[in-house]
Amino acid sequence: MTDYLAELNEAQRQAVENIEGPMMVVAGAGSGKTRMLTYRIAHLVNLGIDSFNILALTFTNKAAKEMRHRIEKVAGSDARNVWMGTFHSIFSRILRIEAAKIGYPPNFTIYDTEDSKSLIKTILKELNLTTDTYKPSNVLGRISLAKNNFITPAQYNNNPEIQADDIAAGKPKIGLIFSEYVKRCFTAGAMDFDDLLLKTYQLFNEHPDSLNKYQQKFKFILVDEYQDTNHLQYLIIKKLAAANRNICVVGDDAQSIYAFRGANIQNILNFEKDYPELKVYKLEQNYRSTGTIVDAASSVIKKNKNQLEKNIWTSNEAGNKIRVFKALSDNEEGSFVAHSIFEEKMKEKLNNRDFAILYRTNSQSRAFEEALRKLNIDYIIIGGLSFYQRKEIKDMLAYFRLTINPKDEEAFKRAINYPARGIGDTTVDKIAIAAKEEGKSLWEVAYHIQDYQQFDSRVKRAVSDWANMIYRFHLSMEDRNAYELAYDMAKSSGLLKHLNEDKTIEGIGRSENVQELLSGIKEFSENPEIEEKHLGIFIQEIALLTDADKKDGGDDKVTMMTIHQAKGLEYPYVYIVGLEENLFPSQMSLHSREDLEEERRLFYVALTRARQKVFLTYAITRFRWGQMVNGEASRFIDEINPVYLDYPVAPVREERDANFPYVSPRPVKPANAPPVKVVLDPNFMAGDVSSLQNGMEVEHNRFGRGKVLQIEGNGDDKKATIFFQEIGQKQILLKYAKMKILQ
DNA sequence: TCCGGTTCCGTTTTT
DNA sequence: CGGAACCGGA
Repeated sequence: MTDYLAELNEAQRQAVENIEGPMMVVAGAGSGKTRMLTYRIAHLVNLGIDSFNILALTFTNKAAKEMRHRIEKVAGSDARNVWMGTFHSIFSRILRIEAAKIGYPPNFTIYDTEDSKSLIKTILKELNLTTDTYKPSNVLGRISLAKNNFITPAQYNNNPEIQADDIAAGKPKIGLIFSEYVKRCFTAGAMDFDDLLLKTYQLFNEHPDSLNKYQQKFKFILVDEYQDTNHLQYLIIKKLAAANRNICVVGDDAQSIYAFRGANIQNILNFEKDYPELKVYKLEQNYRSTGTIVDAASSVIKKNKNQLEKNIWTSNEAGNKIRVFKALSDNEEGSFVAHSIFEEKMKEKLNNRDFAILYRTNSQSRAFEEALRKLNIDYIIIGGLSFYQRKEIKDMLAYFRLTINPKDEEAFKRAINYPARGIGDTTVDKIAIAAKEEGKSLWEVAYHIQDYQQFDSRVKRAVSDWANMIYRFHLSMEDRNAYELAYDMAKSSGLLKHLNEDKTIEGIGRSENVQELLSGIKEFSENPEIEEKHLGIFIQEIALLTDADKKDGGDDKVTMMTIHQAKGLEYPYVYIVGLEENLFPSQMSLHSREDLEEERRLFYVALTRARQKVFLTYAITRFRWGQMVNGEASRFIDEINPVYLDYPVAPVREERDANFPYVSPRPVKPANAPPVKVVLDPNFMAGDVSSLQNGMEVEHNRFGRGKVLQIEGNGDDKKATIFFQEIGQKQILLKYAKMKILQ
């Protein structure tokens, strides 16, 4: 018996010791899930299982890194070979090895969201479509949805239901854009985030030898945060686990907060159907939070209908009640939080790093920054624009990417005329046309620009100078270490000089950022633990990094971040701010009861990050979109059982409920949600609501029951403002409405 | 081709 | 408000 088992409670120990066969661990917030996973892997290794045969999929790279660290403490260097990382990073690793089988170069580029949108914009231009009707983010969302449901462009275009949806939404060409997008990614040797999953699935589907290879390799599979996996991830795991069936998934359905990204809560709810011999363990004891916090959080989450049964409890002391603060403005909210942190720090002898401020949207950080600065409290903001997304960094990376994979179209467009060298949009367009005619990449045309008569000699000169420079980099790529090459590029391209010429404050900041990138590469090149020091390796590593991964816990700073980013973290003191109706829960995301439940789970996640004390704040006026807007307390405050609250003002809930539950005081803008696939229910009549009148009760197939408040417009534009009991007020375009009149 | 000024528009979460 | 897109002059 090894001593680490003694550190576990009964449920955890069983989950650790039971290594064979499929298994699901339902782990409540703060129940020692990470500890259980860590020890389980360590246990496998100590039992003599080769770490080479273990695959552990985590949600963030940071979680993987931390876990690896902790495992090595228990199991020593034997655990070194465990494949541990995010779905995206593990699959990109597999894909680079197997690239040839699916027709990709091993040095393929990974397009981030910005690259994808930019490619969509180019395609729109070429197809003479406007970005008004086809909003790139919307189109990308559609494409992503299709990919994640394993729908190919051909299937997309031939599916009458999808086509009808697109036509109804006034966007019949999405299928066309989709096919072009896929084609272009392929010629550019690029994969977007979804491709990393999709191509892995295709690889395993079409190449049984590859599947077999990885099935044999990964004899033991562990998946963390299983509640946030999507359909495609689910399918891949299922395939990989099919041979050995040693799969262990860990998750908490109450903390599923990524449905907007395609996460499918059914994966965890239905896991048992795939594996009848499944063993289920429940970790229900919370070690993290005070009794008050645990019970308050439970009182909120139990309002959700969709969940696995569990009973979270703690033996920790009850602790303080949850303090609610009503501020008159967003600035007052900021200063309250800052002063409160200051006071608690003094009173309880705490450090800055013991505090976290959590909000729904990144843009809310401003007021808190200012207030904390005034009191000289150090803080760090996680998220927002990540370091690698900044313009100057992406410009620099474009040169790196192009050198590694010259076919990369997005990198090409960024780098060719930055810094300005007399190659304008007209020239790039001409290159693109030539490339399209010959089915070549932009790079191939640019490199052979002398062969094309349509360019004048000045342009030819500029383009070929540039292309030769890139080619020179490309040739020396293998021989030089990453730093030498990167520095050479930064210098020869004129980028360093260009940035140094800008003496504005922002310009100096940009210059410093590029320096930081270069020193990051230097560090990479000098790191003795890394064997291959090519720039290509560096680029691969950072392509999937996010701000959360970069964060170092060393500094003594107050942490500010969105609740999504707080997943998996914990702090003694947590301030959940901006708790106003329409902000949290966000009015942008309330399209159905499921959406409200997800927002509620988000609130649950926020509450359960805290060990000691929770503060909830809201502001009744807030500066947003250039103007003051009124706000009122979020329904979530009212949903906490009041015995856990220290609430100076009586809840306003009853007043609000007099008419309907969940009234929003102001008219809600019609939601421009991405078109969701609507399942037709024969009981609901589509469009035939011509006799609709004010005051009528209706039932919508997605939004449930409601009452008509107002009807406006006529013909195809006829709209009704309806108050839905579940989600509040909403405008419905009657032409596409799928609802029936109840009275 | 480039740069600066102006207008317009959207407002969520992220690998 | 702040960023993107657009337009017009150099």
